[in-house]
Amino acid sequence: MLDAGASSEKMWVVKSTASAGRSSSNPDLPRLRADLDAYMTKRRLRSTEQRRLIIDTFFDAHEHITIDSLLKQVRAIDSRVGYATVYRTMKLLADSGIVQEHKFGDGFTRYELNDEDHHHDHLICMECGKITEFEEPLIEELQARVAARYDFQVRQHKHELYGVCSDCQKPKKRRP
Amino acid sequence: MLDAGASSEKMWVVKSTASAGRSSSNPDLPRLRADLDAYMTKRRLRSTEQRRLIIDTFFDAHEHITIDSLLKQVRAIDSRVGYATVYRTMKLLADSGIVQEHKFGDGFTRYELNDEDHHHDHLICMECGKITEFEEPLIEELQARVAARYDFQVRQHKHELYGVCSDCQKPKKRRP
DNA sequence: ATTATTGCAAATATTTTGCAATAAC
DNA sequence: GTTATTGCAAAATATTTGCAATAAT
Repeated sequence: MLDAGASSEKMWVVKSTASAGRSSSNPDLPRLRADLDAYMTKRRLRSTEQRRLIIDTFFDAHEHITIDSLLKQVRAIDSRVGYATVYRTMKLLADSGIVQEHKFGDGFTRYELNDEDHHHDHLICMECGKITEFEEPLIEELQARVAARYDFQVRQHKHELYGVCSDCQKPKKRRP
Repeated sequence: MLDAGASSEKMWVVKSTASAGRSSSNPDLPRLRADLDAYMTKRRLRSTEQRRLIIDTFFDAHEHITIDSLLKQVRAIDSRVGYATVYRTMKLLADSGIVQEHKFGDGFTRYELNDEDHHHDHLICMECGKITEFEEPLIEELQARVAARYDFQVRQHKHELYGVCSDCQKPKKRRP
């Protein structure tokens, strides 16, 4: 259940995300859907009602969504969808490469679109659970240099900063 | 069980570590043990035979050790030690701050000494499981700058590169 | 007609916990 | 003597899987 790498204290809960609603305006959606179609056709995977529903729901949902949240949204439309199907569908998306799986340490796997052009990493607030994305090309550059130094071929990486976000550093407002 | 952040393909197994045996020559050991003693005294935690055995074994073992491996070594000396005790003891070490927990994606939590002066991150080979440590102060610096940019107080971080190590890139040798 | 997919329940696998017995202080 | 700790078994928890039924090709 723990996954932050250092402390083993009671884990905070990731409650929200900084990019809620972003995906619905993501200009790469059509391309990603086309990639997915190609992947499914190539592998002779079938387009079922459940998959279409789960995938549509995921594409409309905010990033960093969990299986639980996704299943709830899916079941609001078709209550008979099993959670194994959601797991299997998200795995399919991950295998196709259009989705990334993240484990930010609250015990739930989160999913987001894999935007290869604009790679980003994450700041995770241990107080409120907010997830903020950051891009820092210089870090990527140095990282590549480190890998080269060890003659290591990087296939994926994880760079996550855990701490306290700006909002949570402020003293709590008292109700007047 | 998966934890690498992107693919959901069958997970590699982390088999070994680049720093095997290092800890026994780690010059910071006495300081870390003193820190631990102070922590335990302050919290009125008791020095039991089991804890002493587990802690001694851990300090002598290679870094990135798993609970399983640690328990096996401990039981070679005292076969009656329960695994819950090992879990609880490692949690104690993590809470005290002298140990860091890592999840590199093979389903096992790994433990290493938390060397605050020489912070390092990890390269994890997805083929052979080798874990290599690297230090890159410039990345730490940029990371601090990113955090400052978002007014984010970093408490811990994770920077892991997953890929193929130098050895595993070479074609496999055929037996003559 | 063939074969992928679904949904359910059961299985997995790691870590945690309740509790009575034991040992450290 | 009090209270932390242990060891065991059972629980908790997220994810995976076997399988018969169903649906897509």
